[in-house]
Amino acid sequence: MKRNLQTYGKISIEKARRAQRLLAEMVIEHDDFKNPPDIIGGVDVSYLGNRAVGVAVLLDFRTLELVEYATAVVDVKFPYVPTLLAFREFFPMAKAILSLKRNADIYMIDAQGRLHPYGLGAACHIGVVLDIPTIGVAKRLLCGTIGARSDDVAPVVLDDKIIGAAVWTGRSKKPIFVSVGHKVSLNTAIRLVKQTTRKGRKLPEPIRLAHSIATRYRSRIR
DNA sequence: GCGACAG
DNA sequence: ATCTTGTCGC
Repeated sequence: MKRNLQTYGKISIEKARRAQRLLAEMVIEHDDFKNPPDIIGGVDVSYLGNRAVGVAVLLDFRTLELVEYATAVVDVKFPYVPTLLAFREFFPMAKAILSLKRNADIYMIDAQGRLHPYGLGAACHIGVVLDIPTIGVAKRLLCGTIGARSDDVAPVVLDDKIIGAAVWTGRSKKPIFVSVGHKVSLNTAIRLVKQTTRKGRKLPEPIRLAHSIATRYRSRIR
């Protein structure tokens, strides 16, 4: 894992797009991590006014039990702009991940991965910059069209290309959206999401716990 | 120009 | 994301 980070400073939409185009070419879409993983991570961000609370959790892949978690409070410096989420959440997420005592073999990020108009959702962005395997897990669709559903999965297509998948979990009528973040294939990503989603739940444990802790941590800093 | 739009 | 009341179901 790369532990020397750089500051983006003030960045224009134009520069952000340029960065996305360059980083998008660096995304690795085949499995390149310990599979099956021993430890699987989850990352999420919550907000308290102008501060972001990043949370990274580590779970035992076999038992889905929490083994460690880290938090990071950061001042928000970038507005929420659809397709540019990474520029807002990179630091809180990265600082939380880098604060962990150990690393996960792969991390689920509460954001889109390749399922993004420029092929670089925040999950890919974090994965490429920190050089860690990541999976994008989102609750809503950002772009693309949901194709033919087969069992509990349907491809999400954009410009005749499969950029992610809609996955129906729990008894929710609405699916969650899974896509490649970095160093993982779409099929493996889908499988890992299913394997870490407890019976009846809509979200995989890594994401659910990270979200839960992020929300609870807010009352601790206000 | 219009509508859509992760967290 | 966050702000919010009640409500349905296990």
